[in-house]
Amino acid sequence: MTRYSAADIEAKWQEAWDKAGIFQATRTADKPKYYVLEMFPYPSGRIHMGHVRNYTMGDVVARYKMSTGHNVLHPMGWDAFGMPAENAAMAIGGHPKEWTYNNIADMRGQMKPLGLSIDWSREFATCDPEYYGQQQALFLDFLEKGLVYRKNAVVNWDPVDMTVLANEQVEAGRGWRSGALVERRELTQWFFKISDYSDELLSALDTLDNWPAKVRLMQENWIGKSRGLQFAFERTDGAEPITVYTTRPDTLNGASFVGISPDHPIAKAMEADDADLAEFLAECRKGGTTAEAIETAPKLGRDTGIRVKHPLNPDWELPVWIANFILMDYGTGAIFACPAHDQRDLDFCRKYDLPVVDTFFALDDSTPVATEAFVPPKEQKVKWVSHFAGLDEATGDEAINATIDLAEKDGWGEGVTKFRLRDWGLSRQRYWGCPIPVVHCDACGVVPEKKENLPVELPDDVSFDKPGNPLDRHETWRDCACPACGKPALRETDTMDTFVDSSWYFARFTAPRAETPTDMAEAEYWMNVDQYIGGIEHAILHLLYSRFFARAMNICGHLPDSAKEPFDALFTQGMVTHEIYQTRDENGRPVYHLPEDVEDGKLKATGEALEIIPSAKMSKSKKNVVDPVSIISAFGADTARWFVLSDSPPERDVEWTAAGAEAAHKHLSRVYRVSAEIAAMDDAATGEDEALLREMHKAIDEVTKGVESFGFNAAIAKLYGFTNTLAKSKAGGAAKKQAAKTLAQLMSPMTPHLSESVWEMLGGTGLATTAPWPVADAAMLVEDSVTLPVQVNGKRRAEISVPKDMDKAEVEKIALAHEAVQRVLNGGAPKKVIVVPGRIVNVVA
RNA sequence: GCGGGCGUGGUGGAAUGGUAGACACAGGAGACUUAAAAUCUCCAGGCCUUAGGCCGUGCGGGUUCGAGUCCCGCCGCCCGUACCA
Repeated sequence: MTRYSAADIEAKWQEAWDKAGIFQATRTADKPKYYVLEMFPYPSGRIHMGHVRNYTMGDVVARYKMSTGHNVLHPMGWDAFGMPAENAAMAIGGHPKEWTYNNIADMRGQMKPLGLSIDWSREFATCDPEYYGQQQALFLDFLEKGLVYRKNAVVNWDPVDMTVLANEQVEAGRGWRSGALVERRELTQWFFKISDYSDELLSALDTLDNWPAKVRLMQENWIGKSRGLQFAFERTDGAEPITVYTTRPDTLNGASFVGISPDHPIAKAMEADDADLAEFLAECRKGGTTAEAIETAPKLGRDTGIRVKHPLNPDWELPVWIANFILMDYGTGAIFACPAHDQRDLDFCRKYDLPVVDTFFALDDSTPVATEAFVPPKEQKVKWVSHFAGLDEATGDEAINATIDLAEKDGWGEGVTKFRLRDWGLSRQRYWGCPIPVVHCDACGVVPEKKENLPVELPDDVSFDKPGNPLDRHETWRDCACPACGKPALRETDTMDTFVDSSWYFARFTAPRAETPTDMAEAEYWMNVDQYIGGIEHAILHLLYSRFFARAMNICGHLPDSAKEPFDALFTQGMVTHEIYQTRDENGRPVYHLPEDVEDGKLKATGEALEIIPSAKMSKSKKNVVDPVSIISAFGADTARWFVLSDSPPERDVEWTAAGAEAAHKHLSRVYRVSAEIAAMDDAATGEDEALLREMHKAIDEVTKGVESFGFNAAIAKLYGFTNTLAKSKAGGAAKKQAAKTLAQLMSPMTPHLSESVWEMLGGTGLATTAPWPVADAAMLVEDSVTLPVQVNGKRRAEISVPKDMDKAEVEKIALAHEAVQRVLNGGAPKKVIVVPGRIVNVVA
């Protein structure tokens, strides 16, 4: 008998599948389609266990759907633009393009041995001119429909390197290379008008039944629809009033000051002839652009000297302060502060000694606010100190509505709905991205490039020896003729955010070689993605941008109406985590090391001791990645696939450990060995046949349910159990062969190569991969008797075995008669007996 | 700071409000073997002296006949926070 040799059988079966062409997605009328997609990878150069886990899950779904009679589309591509390629060019020389395509070739080579059921004929990379040229066409269509525009927005500015930094390149407020204190600076940039769709993107979340509730909730909060009051404060100096937006107008009687953002036009106007104030604003603009940096920065404020009148009491004057925690992007960039009921306002008022006035108290506690603001939920009833609408006890919601009504009636304000969602800034001051296809002409202004001139290709002759965008320095590329008037003009040198690339690749997969962005007939057949699988880290941005893009593409005629929500079902897998190994360089900055370079907490090469940082998401920058290639060469792809599915529920994070791989391999060897033994048996029946076949049908039932519900780990646990049953069963050859063939089929989505070999040795017809999925016989799942636990006061005291449909009174009698129950009752009569049929008996003593 | 999630043996984890720890890993004992590997069988949450009992799902409360599961308040960790992908 031959032993299980993954290396031999995996190559053999991959060749057989290839030859049969079974993974090519084809449109036929006789079968329903199924589109399964895993979020495509960034080509870092090495696949890691997170990829293996992600693609194996998708592969299980794809293979299962194939064997249940679907035309399956299961494509793969590369999210190939982005910063790491430029960083590599700067660090080690070479060209981003070469680096990226080499990485893609390497990763494809590492991925293919996994035996995934991918239609490789549809592969593309987002950095292929054929792809990004179509993306430029989309941009021009969006521009025509008014979905793209330009405005100013702040970026991280490194004043030493004189360059824009990504948030990731800002560490503790300093540029990662120069170490200079980062400032916020305004640039004119391109924006997608995603805010046009705020309300629709919000309300359509309700239709996404097969998305995780947590993702829908996160998107809902991100879009952040709020109803509030917008009104203006009259200035005592008669200048233009200051318009504010507030979601808590009911607390207007607790107003302490009016606050404006450091980026507010009033602040900017004053800056010009007030050096002192200019210095203060420069201080406010220090640090990065992230919400976190802004909101956790120490509170800074300055009195502008401007005074405004309270809208409800003209004699009540409020000071106008500039405060660094007020965002220009949200609302009107100006607020009124009510410190008693907002922690940020309170912290600010305590720091600058501004008044704190309570406007309401809890029903049972009238302690004035000291250091903690009183912020009850808006549904909670509170006791009002004084409310201008005459309220005494009312909820926040009631008070807000009353205030808006009052303001509208008296004409000093109006109720407005606002969204937290901002327009999507897509401009990047970088080389390795999709060029924005417009030209700047002195005479004509901003002019779109003509579609026949697409793609606007990136030039290859660039250098990365200086900071900043090489396109800015590339004169022969930058200088061009205006598409409108033909005079000399300048090409836009900003490229697109890489989120643009990933916002429509799923649509492109339906017709990857089309000479328009999509092919309607193909899109209509294959869209939507029936099952999308990816990391929870994409819960908001990528998925929201893709939902916007699907709508925008629909408006431009690139997707059908039915594809406005492009992902029917979403599954967010947990991340693969790993410890981080770090040393420090001479400046005390962290240097990271790959797990394969580490042994016993020391660097293999030098023996230097390492700091071990607890598990975090595997990331290229932290180097805490594990190489699946060594697992595959040692044990085979099936072992790797089996292991990543078996040890952890798919939605949860999994900590990679090498320990389990060997056990998985042992089990697969056992399946192979047991199957070979069974193949050699004669077919005589025994009295054990039925028991085995009953177990087989239970396995079919449970594994099918597991695969359909992403309960892969549970399905695998059942397969372990069924393998044990099969190995120990005294059933005859015919029954055991049937059971073993079924086992092979049930394992096939997870361990396709092993399953083909088992299928073959047991005389299965054709390929196991294309054989119809087994169906459980309901009659074989029914049990005659059932074991019930008996509890007394919620503690288990006994177990009884009764016929499945015995009536409650009879069950109760048997339970009470049990010796252990009698002992606990100690002669007393039970107060109550609860019988849950088929489940449990609970005696209340 | 804000939004979302998670927390169960030595380890990964299982459990429609109904027997907590399935299935594995690591560990222990045994069989086979000259020996080893491989394979097979059995044990295994903690505590108490056994029959048996008590405790036990991050911590503190609550709802329920019954809570890992639902509610309230904490603690810890993870993800996102709009220029990482």
